[in-house]
Amino acid sequence: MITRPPSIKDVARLAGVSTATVSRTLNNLSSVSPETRELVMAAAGEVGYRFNQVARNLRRRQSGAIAVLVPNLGNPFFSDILAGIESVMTQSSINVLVLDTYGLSAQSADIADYLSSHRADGIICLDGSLDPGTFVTQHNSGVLPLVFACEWPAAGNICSVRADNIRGAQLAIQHLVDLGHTRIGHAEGPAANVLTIERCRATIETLRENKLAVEPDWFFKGDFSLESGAAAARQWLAIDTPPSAVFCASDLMAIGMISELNANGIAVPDDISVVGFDDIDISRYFVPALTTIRQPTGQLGVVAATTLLQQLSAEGCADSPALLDVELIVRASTARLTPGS
Amino acid sequence: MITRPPSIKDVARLAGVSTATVSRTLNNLSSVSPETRELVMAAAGEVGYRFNQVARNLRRRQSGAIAVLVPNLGNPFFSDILAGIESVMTQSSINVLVLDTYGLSAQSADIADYLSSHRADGIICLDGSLDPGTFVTQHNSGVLPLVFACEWPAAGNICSVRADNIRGAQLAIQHLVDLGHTRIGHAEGPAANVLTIERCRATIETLRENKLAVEPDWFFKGDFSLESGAAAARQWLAIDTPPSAVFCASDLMAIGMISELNANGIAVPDDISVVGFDDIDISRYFVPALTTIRQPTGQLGVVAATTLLQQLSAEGCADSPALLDVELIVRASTARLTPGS
DNA sequence: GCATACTTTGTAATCGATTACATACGAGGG
DNA sequence: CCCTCGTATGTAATCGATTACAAAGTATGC
Repeated sequence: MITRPPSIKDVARLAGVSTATVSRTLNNLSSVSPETRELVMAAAGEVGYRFNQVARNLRRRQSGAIAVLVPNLGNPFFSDILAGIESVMTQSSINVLVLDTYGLSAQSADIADYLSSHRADGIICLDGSLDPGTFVTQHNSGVLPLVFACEWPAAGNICSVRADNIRGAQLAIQHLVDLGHTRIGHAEGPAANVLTIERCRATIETLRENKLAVEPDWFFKGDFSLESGAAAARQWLAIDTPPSAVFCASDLMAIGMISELNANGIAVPDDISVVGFDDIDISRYFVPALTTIRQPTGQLGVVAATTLLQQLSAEGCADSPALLDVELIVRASTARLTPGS
Repeated sequence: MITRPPSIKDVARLAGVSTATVSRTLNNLSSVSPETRELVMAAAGEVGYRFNQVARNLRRRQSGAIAVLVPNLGNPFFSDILAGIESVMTQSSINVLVLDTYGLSAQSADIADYLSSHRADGIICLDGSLDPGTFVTQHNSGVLPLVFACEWPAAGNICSVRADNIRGAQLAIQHLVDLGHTRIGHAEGPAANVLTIERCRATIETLRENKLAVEPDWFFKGDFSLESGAAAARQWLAIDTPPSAVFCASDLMAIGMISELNANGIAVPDDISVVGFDDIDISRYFVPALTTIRQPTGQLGVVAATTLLQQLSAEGCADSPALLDVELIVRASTARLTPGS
């Protein structure tokens, strides 16, 4: 026998009060007498009352959810951030919707369509390649509260939470310099990406500050992926005077690169030093354990979520992006330059 | 100036028809004349009408979302499955809610609370340790449509989608046997986990079929994590006559184990062969590249999502669990047993 | 004793869609 | 010409909560 689930009305009837009183009781508004409160709570328990979020959301003109746009869910780096976001939002009883922008990036109209139908009250975007204009709803050119995390769009003054990429690159390069390396290369992320741009720029600047050569041949194009790291290794192998150290824009690239170098008889760190970026879980277990720049991944998610919550409660957004600290983690993939190599 | 977003009423007024007609047009019901349809569409375009999912959901007594319970979002294995689920659900315009059960497992009342307030129309659970009873709503003891993916609860006849774990373990062990190994161990997953139980049982059976010893000391307790793999390595090092090959219940464990062995001067596969399970992205780039059992991760998500969609459209659920094929991927972490070792 | 203020509760409108039912109109059959 | 039926559309109830406003009752001050 299927009956409909009990509503606030059923509770009201049983308790002998109005639905308004029930609602007030359930929402802990002060103007309910203790006796009535007790009555209502008892009645609610008796009928097995369960809250209906959908109805509340309609009345409040909200959706009770935020959407997280992830470039690639399969990437552990992103899912770590997602975990951070989720932990905060669940505490606030806000639903977290995930959207993988992997296939969609091209036609961001899909995303706009999806979000414009009042599905989410706010957005956290981990995909810096998305145009913030995508999120402008057609009505009043109003925008949904929006926070970029990790990546951010190059143009405009958008609320964002990021790791200190500049400093990360500086730490990486300076570490290699301190080890005596003078021929230092860089395996870059995807071309249009802001992270790529920042890390690349900081790499070049730090090299210059140390009066070291910035050799175009030593800069390898990539896209943060394992495979692009392997590709960088193949390019490295083809160079006459290759760099003795390479700073990779992601741990995955570093792993891909080391793996491919190994397959070709080049040993890390004996023949070449490699630094990664991110400090994903696996890095400390890789062989050799990766020297890398640690990003506070989960923290990025937590801060992004907190920032979005502030925006949702109409407190607006700070002008300057939140910048989280990074840290150099020295392990076994880098070594002092030996005369032999 | 903030005005409310245009509703179906505004469209109706502009088009000079009733809201019922607008609704029928927008939902592509047949009983609308072509002229009216055109009128309505034009009006909708003009006012910049955007659908309100919340209102529709209230009327239809649904939430338009499904929830995915993930034991640990940070684990790339799970987020791959999540990606598969997401791709299917987005096509059906259904929201995907993620819930990390990491901290919650203990008090599953939290989860029940969260879901009982009409937030989701169905559930995909990747956490086999959750009691399906958790999802019983108090009303009519009705349950939300529920599909377990990857893991599943040991008891009861629950709809689930799984990889063929038995066969996976058989393939792994047989591979080691074929390489001449006779002392074979197993690094297990978490104790209560069904995957642990299945893989462990199939391991033992396959060893017996090959008339090989099943030595308790060669079975290492773990929990699928990198660290537990490293712990297994330390145990291995302490054994007088250690196994010459170990089948690890996950790639992460295999990586953790190889890493720790390496740190202690034991070479893989020269001194010991190691097989993993899952074939996560990194496995082929690890040094040495992992021999492993490939699970169709994304496919697991896709099938689980499709199954849930069937349940949602009231087609019920097949009795027997969907079983997806696994595959042995031979790489460099296993080798023929040499007389020396 | 009466006016004022405050507390507690009820009535009913509202959020924005869907849909059962009613109505109007035109076509076709006898 | 009238009756029946089908098509296109409108009217209004409904989903389940929230909340503005009103009303009733109680306490306080003079």
